[in-house]
Amino acid sequence: MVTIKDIAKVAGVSPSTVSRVVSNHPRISKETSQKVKRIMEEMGYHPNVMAKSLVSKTTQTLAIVLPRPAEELFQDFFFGELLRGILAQSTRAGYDMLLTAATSPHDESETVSRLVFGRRVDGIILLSSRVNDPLIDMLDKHKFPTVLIGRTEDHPNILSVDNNNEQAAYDATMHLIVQGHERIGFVSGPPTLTVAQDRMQGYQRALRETGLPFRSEWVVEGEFLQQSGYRAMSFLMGLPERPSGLVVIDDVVGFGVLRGLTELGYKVPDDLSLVSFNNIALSELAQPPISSIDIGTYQLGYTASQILIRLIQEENAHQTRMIIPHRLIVRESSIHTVAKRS
Amino acid sequence: MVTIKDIAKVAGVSPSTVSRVVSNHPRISKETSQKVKRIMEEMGYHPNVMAKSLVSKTTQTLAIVLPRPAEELFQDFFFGELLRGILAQSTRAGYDMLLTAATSPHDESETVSRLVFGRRVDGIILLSSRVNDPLIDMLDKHKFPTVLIGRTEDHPNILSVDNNNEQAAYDATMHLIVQGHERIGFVSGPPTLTVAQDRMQGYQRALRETGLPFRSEWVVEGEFLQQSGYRAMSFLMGLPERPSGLVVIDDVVGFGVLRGLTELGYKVPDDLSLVSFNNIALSELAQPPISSIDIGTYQLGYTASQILIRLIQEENAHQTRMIIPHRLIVRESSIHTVAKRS
DNA sequence: CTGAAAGCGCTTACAG
DNA sequence: CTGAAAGCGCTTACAG
Repeated sequence: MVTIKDIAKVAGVSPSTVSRVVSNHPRISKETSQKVKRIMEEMGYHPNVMAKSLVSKTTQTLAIVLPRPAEELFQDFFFGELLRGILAQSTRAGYDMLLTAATSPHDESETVSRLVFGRRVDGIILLSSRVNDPLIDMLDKHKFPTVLIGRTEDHPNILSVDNNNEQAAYDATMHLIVQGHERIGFVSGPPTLTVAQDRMQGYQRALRETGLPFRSEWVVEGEFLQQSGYRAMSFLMGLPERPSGLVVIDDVVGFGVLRGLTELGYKVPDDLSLVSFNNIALSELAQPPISSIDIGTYQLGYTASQILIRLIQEENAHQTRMIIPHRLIVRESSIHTVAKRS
Repeated sequence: MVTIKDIAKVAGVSPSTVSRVVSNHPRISKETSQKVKRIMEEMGYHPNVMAKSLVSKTTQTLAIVLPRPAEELFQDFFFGELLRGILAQSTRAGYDMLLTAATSPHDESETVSRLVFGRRVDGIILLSSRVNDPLIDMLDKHKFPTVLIGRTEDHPNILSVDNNNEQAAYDATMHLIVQGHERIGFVSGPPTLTVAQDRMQGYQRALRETGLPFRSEWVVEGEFLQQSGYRAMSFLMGLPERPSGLVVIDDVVGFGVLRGLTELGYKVPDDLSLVSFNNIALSELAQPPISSIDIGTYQLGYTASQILIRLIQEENAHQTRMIIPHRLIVRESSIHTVAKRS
């Protein structure tokens, strides 16, 4: 391992000077700087990251904390896209990313404590947004730089990046209404998640504003899993009065819905129209392709990383809540093709 | 920040003693240990990770290096599953994971150099396996603990975890042959990837052993993208003599194949049977569900992390190459259901 | 069983 | 523009 001292010795200068050259200190002569840089190159010098961060009290590292049952998240296919956004921005800003998946709740706070109090990372990106999350409580209390992808009511000071999920669900529902549907159902996710609550609100508002009926039996709650969508269908399609349009919380669930309908012998969109959320890459490959609300997954990650780094570097948040725009991608699942219509 | 000195002062012992208590040094009296531990608890002491690793010259951290065009990999839906395996094992062993995505080739070696020579991590997990990879050359030359998920001929000393892709492709092909197919095609990926080469070998061996014809026009190379599969179909189905069975390099490509066939008006498996690789979660949700070779993605990641950590801790590799078993999951895309047959 | 001292590799006022 | 010195928070022979 070649250190700053080794370079100093060879270059005939002091370690302080080498350090200044490395950090591009302004008051270093051109010659000295060039000579030292040449020697660093020749000797293959690389600064010891640990030593540097010990004195600078900064690690140039952020941690991504995955929700506890990581399985669920990894099933969410937009996770890769989210990660891609986070990585793109943090790499650009010169930050490394630490990935953490806790197994148990106790484990989770244990792990995060270690990272936070052990000064292992400069900031934390939370991907979960459970209500009354003790983790957020802790981070907030210690004023540790944190950004939440999602929404929290309880902690107005915590940075967050989210979609306007209420509006997104409103848009999805309105799209079905514009297509002429009057009986619209909602296949939701875990009701404790804010995202599910928000989308439920938007769905209901669209019905209310257009004077269409809201029927509690047309709302099915479940998980972010295809099985949920699958099961929802055997229930919904068994009702005496069935919806003709469906808003679905997630594309993967949408896949399950599609499979359920196919097995029951129904055709999409002829018997039932479908709009879901997240616009994962495979949505357009479904049979038929699924209409989906694109939530700007990449931008969600990119922005989260960006505002967290800004907070770390400037110590004051310009804006604690960022909203990423969404847009509806219309595909065959919610619109009759001209050919089929005629 | 409460340090070891603060604890020492309050406990009335030396910093050395506190340090020994933290690391459970055997020759420390029960009383001292208990008192110090109590005070640490009270004062909320957390060891500074950076200081520790500066002196111990170990970081308890591994880096995952994503292949250059991260987009491609993230499209591969089994990436999440792989990561899950890696994280499960490394968390268990007390290692943190650093995630790195380089943008350019120059960037990549720059980033990895920084991590390796800056003593930022103790080991590296490579997810790419390009031929003649300068990164592997570099890591091998410096004997830096590295594990490759995939295969390399050039570096027999580098740890690697892989499937027997030749055999897997052989099995997939034989499955189609057993179903009675005599004209079998292969939709492959980028021919420079070892995985594509290996699977091609297995495909050919199955044909050879059963005396079936190999036709170069029945082999289409492409990317790990659904578009590749889609395009392959317009070509293959336009041939005067078409295959009746198809081995497809990846499930996502398989989705594209399915879409292409549907648009062209063909039915799977009646007009064409299909087997692909990786068994991503959505394979069973395709219409029809896709038969796929499960490559044990989770185990691939888990094992990679495991043997790397063993190498780091024991300094000698028991076995440089590990093979994860695969198995064929038969679904509707390659087998006529009884109902349909009758 | 415990402490004083040196050191890991770097940075940064302070002095010149 | 440059150097000597102190220090970041920890560990670990060495001595007792």
